[in-house]
Amino acid sequence: MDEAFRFFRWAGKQKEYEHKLESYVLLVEVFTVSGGDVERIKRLVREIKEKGLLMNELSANGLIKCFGRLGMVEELLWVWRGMKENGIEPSLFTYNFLLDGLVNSMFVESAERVFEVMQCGKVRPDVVSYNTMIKGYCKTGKLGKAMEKLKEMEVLNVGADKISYMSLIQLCYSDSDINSYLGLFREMEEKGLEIPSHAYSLVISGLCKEGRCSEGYAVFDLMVRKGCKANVAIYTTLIDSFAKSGNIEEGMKLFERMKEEGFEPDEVTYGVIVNSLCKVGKVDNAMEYFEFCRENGFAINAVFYSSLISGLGKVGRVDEAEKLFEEMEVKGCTRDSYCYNALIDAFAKCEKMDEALTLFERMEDEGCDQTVYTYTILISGLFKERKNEEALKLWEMMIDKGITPTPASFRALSTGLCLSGKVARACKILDELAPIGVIPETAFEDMINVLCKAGRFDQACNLADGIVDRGREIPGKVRTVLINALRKVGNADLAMKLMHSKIGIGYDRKGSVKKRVKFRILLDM
DNA sequence: ATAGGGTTAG
Repeated sequence: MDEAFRFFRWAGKQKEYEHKLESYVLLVEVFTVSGGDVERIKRLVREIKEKGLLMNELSANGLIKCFGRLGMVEELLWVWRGMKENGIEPSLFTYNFLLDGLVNSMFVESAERVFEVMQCGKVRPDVVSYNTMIKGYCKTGKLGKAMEKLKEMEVLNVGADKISYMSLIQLCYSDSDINSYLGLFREMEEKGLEIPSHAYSLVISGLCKEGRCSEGYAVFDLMVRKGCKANVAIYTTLIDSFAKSGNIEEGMKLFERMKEEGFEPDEVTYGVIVNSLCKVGKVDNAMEYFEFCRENGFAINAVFYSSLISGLGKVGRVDEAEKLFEEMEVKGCTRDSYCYNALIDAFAKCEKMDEALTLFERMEDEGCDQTVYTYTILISGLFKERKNEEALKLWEMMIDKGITPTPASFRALSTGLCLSGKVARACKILDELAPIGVIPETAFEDMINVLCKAGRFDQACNLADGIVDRGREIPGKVRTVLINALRKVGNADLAMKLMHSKIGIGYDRKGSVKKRVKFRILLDM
């Protein structure tokens, strides 16, 4: 590349020789394929402009291809203008490179205008033009417009191909819009298009992510029947999904099967195996796989450690968990928030809140982000040790730091407060969340459940009445919640009593509101 | 020429 450039400069200095546009274009092409030195290319463009070289068809196409690939929009439009001024008709390739360049630089609206020009002109958009527009809409998250283009292809008899469908499926997949991509996948099948293994991957992963592992497995079967080769990623996602749905045996079967078929499990697969075993308490078994990976040169990442630390913590082996945590530093594996949270949780579970809090501080010192999970673990741990004020302080700290509470974090707080008799305080904090846009949807339900579980039916009724009286929820809904909570703790008598009672806001004949009978009165509390 | 998958939490 440098040699080409030196020769170019040398030739430019020779007498009776002037570079033509073609030479510049060749050099731009060289710079483009060899990594794309945008600054050097821009200098060449300036020289072309200074010399006033005239645009021609071949050069214009070459330049558009390069500028398109590099996303040099300004230069793209400069060539485009030059073509117009010199009466050069763009070819289909020119259009498509231009579209792709604009789309890759997120100038989707400009691409839209070019596309419209094509639709009215001599060179009609082909499948590549359509696919490029679909890609643009997918990049900007405009699923509706992308789907419109697919329909348009059908109407205008531009056959959509696997790439049209793949772009759309990919977008729907990243949006977790499972019904849309299942539909698209079926359409592909119906049209008899070749289904790339990547399509199977997406559909299987998508179904697995939704917890629909049997359906994922069915698609996997279909894939094998159609002669499409599976791969490590597909096996890994299936194993994970089966384990997550509580069927680790099926996961292990798939693990054996993939090895039999000659697929080498990698560190992600082993990460899944270790994590799954830890989750069901088979931490020694998980340790064996961990050792196997270590001995066989697999990249040991933080997933292994966080899974094992949390697994050990679950079965009360907190010393071993701590040892692994410290080992990470020695082995040069960066500790992420998952690892910290797992160990903090292990400490909290065995009532070692001092250690947990020390780790919380260490987390900050070592530059690891404290997350909403961290606070949730600590808050419930502190309440368990009756350190209510400290728990509340942490909640405030979390809000002050701008960390958005989750329903689970509020559950930890409200559970602690309710069980220490501070139901009103929990309600007040809940009210303060609304203005910052946080509405833990199950908050009241969780609180009523907690109170019933503790046998404090009177307080549960009071809370239920308070919710209705303040107009926070409709009486029928609160009643259902209360009935379910009573049933859950086995108090069928009260549940029945509530079920057979008329409740809610009655209306008299004139339409004015009658006074509601309180839950508390209904249940004689 | 245009599309590209899998693992970690209360």
